[in-house]
Amino acid sequence: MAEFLNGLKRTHLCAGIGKDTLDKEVTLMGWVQSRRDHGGVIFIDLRDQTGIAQVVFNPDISPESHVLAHSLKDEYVIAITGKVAKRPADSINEKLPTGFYEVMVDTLKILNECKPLPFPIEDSIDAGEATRLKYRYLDLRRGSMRNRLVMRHRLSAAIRSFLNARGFLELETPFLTRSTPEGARDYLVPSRVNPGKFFALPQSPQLFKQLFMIAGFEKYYQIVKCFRDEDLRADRQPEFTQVDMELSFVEAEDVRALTEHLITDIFKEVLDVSLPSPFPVLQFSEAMRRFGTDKPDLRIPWELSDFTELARNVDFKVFRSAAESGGIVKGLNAKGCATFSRKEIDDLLPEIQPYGARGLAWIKMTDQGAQSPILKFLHEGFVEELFKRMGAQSGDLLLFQADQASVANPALNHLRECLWKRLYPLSAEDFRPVWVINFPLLEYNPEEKRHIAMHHPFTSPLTEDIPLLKTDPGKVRAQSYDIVINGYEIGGGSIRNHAMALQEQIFSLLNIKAEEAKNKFGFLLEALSYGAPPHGGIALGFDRLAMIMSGAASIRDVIAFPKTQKAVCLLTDAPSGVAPSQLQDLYLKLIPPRK
RNA sequence: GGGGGCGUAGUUAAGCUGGUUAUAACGCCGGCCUGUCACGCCGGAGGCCGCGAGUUCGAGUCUCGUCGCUCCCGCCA
Repeated sequence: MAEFLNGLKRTHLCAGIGKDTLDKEVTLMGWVQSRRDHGGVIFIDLRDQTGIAQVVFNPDISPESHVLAHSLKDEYVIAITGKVAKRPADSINEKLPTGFYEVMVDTLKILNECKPLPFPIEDSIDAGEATRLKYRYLDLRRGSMRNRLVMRHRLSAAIRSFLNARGFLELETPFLTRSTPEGARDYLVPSRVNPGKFFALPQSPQLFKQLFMIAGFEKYYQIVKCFRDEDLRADRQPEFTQVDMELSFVEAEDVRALTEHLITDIFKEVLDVSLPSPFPVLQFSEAMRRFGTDKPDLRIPWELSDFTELARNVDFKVFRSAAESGGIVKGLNAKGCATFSRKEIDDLLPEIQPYGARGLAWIKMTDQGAQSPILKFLHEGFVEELFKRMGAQSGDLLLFQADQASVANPALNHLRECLWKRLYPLSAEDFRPVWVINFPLLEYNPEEKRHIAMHHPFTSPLTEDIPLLKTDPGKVRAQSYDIVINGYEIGGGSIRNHAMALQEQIFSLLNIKAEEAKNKFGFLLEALSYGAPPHGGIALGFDRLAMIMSGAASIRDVIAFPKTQKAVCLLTDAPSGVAPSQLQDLYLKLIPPRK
């Protein structure tokens, strides 16, 4: 039977059992981690927030509690009072920090019982994720999960302390706000008071933090939830946490320097890891050229080589037609992969087909010379240049993609990552940050037949590129920066348009008509016209940061109550249907989903 | 929206080319045990093989559909 405390006070925590408590009477409270019943004496590992202590029920000391202890099972919640004793010399457990001591129990109080568990409360994971999520409160009892959440707390504490010390104010912004075009799909909240109208949950506090700048709060930050109704991934949840920052009177270098300092500090503080300094900086165009991605994993030294220009003059149709039709021809030297069999090489194509790759050309470098089905189509000069640029040596496997850049680049980067990992497992304790800066301001969207903002529509162009806005908008670079660690985009930001005229010009480039801009962003345009200071900022993906720093494979492992890939919560069964009266209150009517 | 993987006892898994009573470990239940800490020993219970169709004399196994979890593409910064 579950009992109440009735005045009983906990005097110590499990981790505190040691030399200082020897011979003292202590009261501990916690969970039964395990029970070892020897018929006579019974041992319990008692677990609380701090650790584990062994408590002993001996019939010679307290027959009543010994009898009661027979009913204890895993995860019962108990309070025990007893005297701390040194363990006999041959019974010391050096694996436990408290292993030299134990508590000889006088009285036992069973505070609550526990049904047989769906999975054991142990550090190593063996239950499936669905089971763990359904019983998340049990999953979180496991030390490995608990440590990640503790680490997450230390991380946010370190961030707050860093920013507070530099004069930043943590200011809140609304969750119920308005839906704006561009960007991700919004989560909508119907307004009962305003029939037919909806709030949107913020994809980020972007506009509000800019308004803070205009309001004269020159350094803002917030550790805040953001919401995006898009499909999930291992590193993407529909609600996630950002470290959102904005500063006035700064340029891109200032924001980067501050962010770099912040990240270096928290890695030192939380993990005692010293990051390389300064972080390397890549132009977006350089990142794409050398790595085929805007978020390169710099733990992998391999780089791509570009042969597009040369490929115009070769007989090999696959190469030439790609080069002539606006595509690219690029190669990857997978050093040491010449040992791959023909089948192993053939099996690489399915790896990159998801990116749209239609083939994979290869040259195997062996002691007997180069082997490849494509060599006969390539003239000697071209081949020599290939080898030279790729640094080809015996033992290497050269891989090529000839396709549109949007296919060839990601395909080669994927090969770069997956082949390297096969040879050398990547260390989760090796952190390689890199800045990727000056992204294109706009990208062309063929479906909508217009340019859309690559970052967001408030990003400022590079001053030197402003003239191109009129002549060649696709070439305009933005004052933007992404911070990437180990192939994960950890954060991104930009300098914003603080001049109304420039912002209006960009809206019009985005084909957002003056009227629409006024309707949807009028409040921002108006605010910009009331003395907006130059400003910019950045938002860091807090969950991803916690994931990388804790070595977790998924963002879900650092979120207490995450959603599954279908965006449902297995614990609460959300989302759920609602009562017709609730819909009526909101003037909503459901229509059946399309088949 | 699309592609891949997985789904068998409470849990984690095995179950070959379709074949008789579906295995194991841990957990659970009962008994024994006064120095264990992965306690040990003896005994026992526990299954809609995700669900639904189909093929077959016969389906955990093959086919199709469907649901769930997961990884990826699209989407998302």
